[in-house]
Amino acid sequence: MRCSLGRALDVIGDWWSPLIIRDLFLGIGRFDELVEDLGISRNLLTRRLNLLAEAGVIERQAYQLRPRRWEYRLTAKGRDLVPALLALTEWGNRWAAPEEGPPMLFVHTGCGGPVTPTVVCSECGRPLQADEIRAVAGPGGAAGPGTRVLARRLTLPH
Amino acid sequence: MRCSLGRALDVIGDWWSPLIIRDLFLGIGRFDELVEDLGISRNLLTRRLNLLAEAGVIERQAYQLRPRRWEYRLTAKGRDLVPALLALTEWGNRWAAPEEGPPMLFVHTGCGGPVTPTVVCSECGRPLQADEIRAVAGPGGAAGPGTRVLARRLTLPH
DNA sequence: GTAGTAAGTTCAGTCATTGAACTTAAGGTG
DNA sequence: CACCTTAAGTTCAATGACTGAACTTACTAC
Repeated sequence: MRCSLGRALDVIGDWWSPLIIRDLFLGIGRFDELVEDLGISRNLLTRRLNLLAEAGVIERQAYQLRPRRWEYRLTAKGRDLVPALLALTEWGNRWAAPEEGPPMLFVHTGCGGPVTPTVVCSECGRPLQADEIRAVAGPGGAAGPGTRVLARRLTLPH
Repeated sequence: MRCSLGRALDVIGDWWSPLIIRDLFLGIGRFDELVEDLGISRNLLTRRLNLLAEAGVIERQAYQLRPRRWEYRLTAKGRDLVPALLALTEWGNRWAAPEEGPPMLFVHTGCGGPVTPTVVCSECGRPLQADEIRAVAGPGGAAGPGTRVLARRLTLPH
């Protein structure tokens, strides 16, 4: 698929991958811990971990030899995914938090304060809102699955 | 599932929903257009649209009577999801863009400039990085699927 | 009255996911 | 030495989700 959202979803577009990445981010990195924390079935976790490793988002490291025991951790590419997942989490907090309040909060060690992850425009720094954003065709713009109708819309008018 | 990421994924945790929401955001709102643009099968699109509508993320509106024809559009809850999806798209641009460059760019009508969606700390305004964020238990913190191991980690140490 | 369009529904086949049991390679206990 | 335990998987049957193609309905235009 040509669009960058589609390419991101190729990596984390299933139900479990974002949760696996969140758990690795939080320091839960061993196979049985992930099974217990998420309730994912073992064979599926095996496949997901392999796919995420192939995609370069996570890597496997031995934390002990004899017997060899493994731990999974985020790569730079995977760590860079965390802010985007936090933005999604924040949406969940705003629109679908349980009555008691969010089960988890985040602290920014840079400033010491509680974080409300916010997606802003890198140019002007203001929070992004859907109605203030217009899409235009980029350099790699072409029609393909995921942009068949879109390609016509982006190039024709204006 | 108790965590807010899990709750967000309950709504958009499959492969198609984020793409559907992106298309609605870009003005592609009719059934056959969505089928053509995404290449999704018709029966699945029907189900996804119904689920997203049930979740309050999209709504159906007639754009013509006799014969009745429908159009789907984002609700406020759905529009609020767009910045988070843009953050994900931006990750796709950084780590998985095609050689020719990203197929689509965004312009911020507020400042007129090209947008690079960035996730920042709402307190200090600095871009979030995985290694500068610490998780702490929130008011609704309890052990359940998705936080079984986590609950022990968050409350016990420190 | 024949063709076309938009928005679906129906159905057979395939593929993904679940849940439970089993495997492998060690280490520790009596 | 025999037995139990742990971590990290693998294997397998059953169920559920998704795909692709054909069909349906309600209308308009020629």
